[in-house]
Amino acid sequence: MPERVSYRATRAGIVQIATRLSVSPSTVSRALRPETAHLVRADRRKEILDLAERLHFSPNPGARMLRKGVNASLTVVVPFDENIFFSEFYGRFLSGTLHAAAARGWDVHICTLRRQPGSDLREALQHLSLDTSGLIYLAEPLSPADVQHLSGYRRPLVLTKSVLPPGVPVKEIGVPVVGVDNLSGAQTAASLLLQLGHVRIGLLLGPSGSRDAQERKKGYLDVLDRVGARPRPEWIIEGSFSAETGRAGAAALLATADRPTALCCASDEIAFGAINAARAAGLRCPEDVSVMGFDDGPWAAACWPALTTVRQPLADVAERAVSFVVEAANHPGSSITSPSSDLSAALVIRDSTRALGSPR
Amino acid sequence: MPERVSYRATRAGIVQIATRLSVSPSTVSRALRPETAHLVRADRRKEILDLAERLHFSPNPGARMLRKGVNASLTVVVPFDENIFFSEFYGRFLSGTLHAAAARGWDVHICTLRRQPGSDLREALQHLSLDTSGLIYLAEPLSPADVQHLSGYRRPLVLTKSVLPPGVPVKEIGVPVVGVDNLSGAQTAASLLLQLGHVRIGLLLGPSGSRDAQERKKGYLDVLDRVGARPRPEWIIEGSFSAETGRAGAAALLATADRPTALCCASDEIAFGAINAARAAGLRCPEDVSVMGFDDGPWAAACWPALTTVRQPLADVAERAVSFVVEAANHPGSSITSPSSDLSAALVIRDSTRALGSPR
DNA sequence: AGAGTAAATGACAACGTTTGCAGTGCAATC
DNA sequence: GATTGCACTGCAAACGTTGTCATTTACTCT
Repeated sequence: MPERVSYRATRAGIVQIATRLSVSPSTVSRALRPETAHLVRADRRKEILDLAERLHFSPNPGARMLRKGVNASLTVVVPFDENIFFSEFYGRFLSGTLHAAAARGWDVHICTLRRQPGSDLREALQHLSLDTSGLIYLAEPLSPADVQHLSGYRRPLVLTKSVLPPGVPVKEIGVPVVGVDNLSGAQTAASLLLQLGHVRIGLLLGPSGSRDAQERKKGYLDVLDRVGARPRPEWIIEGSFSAETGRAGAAALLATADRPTALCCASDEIAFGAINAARAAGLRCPEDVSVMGFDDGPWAAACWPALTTVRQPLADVAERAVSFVVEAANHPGSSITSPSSDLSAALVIRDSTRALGSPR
Repeated sequence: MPERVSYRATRAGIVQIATRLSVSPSTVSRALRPETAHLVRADRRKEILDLAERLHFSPNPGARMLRKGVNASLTVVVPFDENIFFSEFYGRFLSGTLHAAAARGWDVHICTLRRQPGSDLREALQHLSLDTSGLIYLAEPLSPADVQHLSGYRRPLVLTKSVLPPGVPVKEIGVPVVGVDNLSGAQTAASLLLQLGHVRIGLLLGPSGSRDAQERKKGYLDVLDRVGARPRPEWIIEGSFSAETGRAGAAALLATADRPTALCCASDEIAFGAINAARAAGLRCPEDVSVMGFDDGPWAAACWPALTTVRQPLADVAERAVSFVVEAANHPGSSITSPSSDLSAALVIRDSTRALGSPR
């Protein structure tokens, strides 16, 4: 049977406390905040704190915000998508943001942004709750004009590189951009495969509209071209950053007689799908085919075989984004050094890759 | 080279707009909000909206909050843990919360709660940002006294059943509790295995301190006991809700000659670990051993073999929690029917289970 | 043209907290 | 004993927006 609960309409405020103790609201205000607490006589302060505790007093945030002009909070804008945490990217980034913010005593808002199919992004932005001191944006891709518009809100704004369309130079955006050095990460990944003796390498890439995907593709091909190992066109497959892309792509590539001996995947999810497809085709990983991922999410070490992959330092990226927003908000008007260089992505070698032709 | 950016210290307010157009602030306020926009003459309204747009005006949230008394936002309290999104539970719940909140125009804050090893929960709660109209709590386990304290803040509060210690009756908490019917979900799961002919069943469970784990354990054993198929004690293994628990547990159980023919796991992650361990031991799933999960996260369908599992309707649970908070906040003082019954968890049959002794 | 009505606008008082300033007392100093 | 200094407290004015109420303006109808 449903029970019923109700909540007092009015909560205790600073004046209620003041009148009940017959002191002025000023005194209560001073006693309640650590910075000014020394101004109040000790016994009186104790009295006030006790009553506040008993009444579960918490200061009206609106009033405080109005008076002080700032609020220690930032908004993270994520895409409106049922399964955003399926991809580990958002979860890991968000987790990093939470930590970085908590360390500074900041509050984190999350806001979903849905771009209606035919409509303007501007319209979608209307619904953004802008009651925070800064924005970290990792939702829908943004054109330079969109960025222009967003930065017009005059709040500290940080973008993740992933939201910029491929080809737009980061420097010219005029807004801090945080991101990972996909290019050298991908180069390292491809280099390892070459070093292990693989030359017949298939590429399972992300969507062509994604900057991350493009940068990684370029990194892979840079290295492979240099040694004349560019994959034949039908071995270069693009799709979403999902296990399904890996499954379908690997299934197609591994069905032929002269199949690739290694698969270089643009995300861990794709790699997982590829490993499963290989297994379904009766091939073992890494004995029959090596698989390389990209991201190093929590599953990479927990799956089987443990995935060789490129570590995206997303927590560090988030830390950098939060740090900028907090700095900028704390020093309004003054100019802040914006983070501009990418964080490097290191190779993590585990069990899903093996030297070509090496014994079991 | 690092570039530098800066932000205007003061943002345009409603009075700036008013004076520049030589109208009163009241008119601007009315023109700016859809509900009252019809009160101002069309041409003037357009003038105002245009200028506001040009100035990137957005109303001071503090002032608005102070004036209106409410703010359409709620806080989700999650544990302070580097890898919270590794477990799919939080990601899926949060995603559901975001949707439910967005549908109502509400804003979502996220707050991490870290209980210092020896210290009181009260202390940790001090750092909670309470500037929202409601709380959805899914962090550290709460004793009834803790709940008492939390509800003293006189804000709408919803708990997930998982945070209550096993044995505490939901009814007596006096606070709305949302959750999943673990008991019947687990019963259905065990029934399926029996129905497939399995009687030698191993149980890979969650931590004994977790209510979810205890309820699921009870559900499994209820059914197995009824037909005299209670697993021998060494086949009942408890651990964290992680792949490692599944890996280690399955490795131990499957190493013996008279191994179980089916493994019933208390979470998808455990099941994934178990499948990998089976594979490492040279056993195939589902041919040699059936594996049952619990949760039906996004990976359940994407992994290989696709996992038979119990679907936790976390999005619905979140929807229910948000719905309660919003209702309670919108009708302060009045009593709201609190959700009390669990949402049912349905079996999803995929490829990781098979009838005992069935042909390949 | 004047009365009567409806539409549009302005003046003003909240909302709860913080803070500069102007007091009070009270002890210490010359 | 008058004066200075110090510790503490109260007064009152912000902060930016919204809603009530009163007032002005525009319009319709005899």
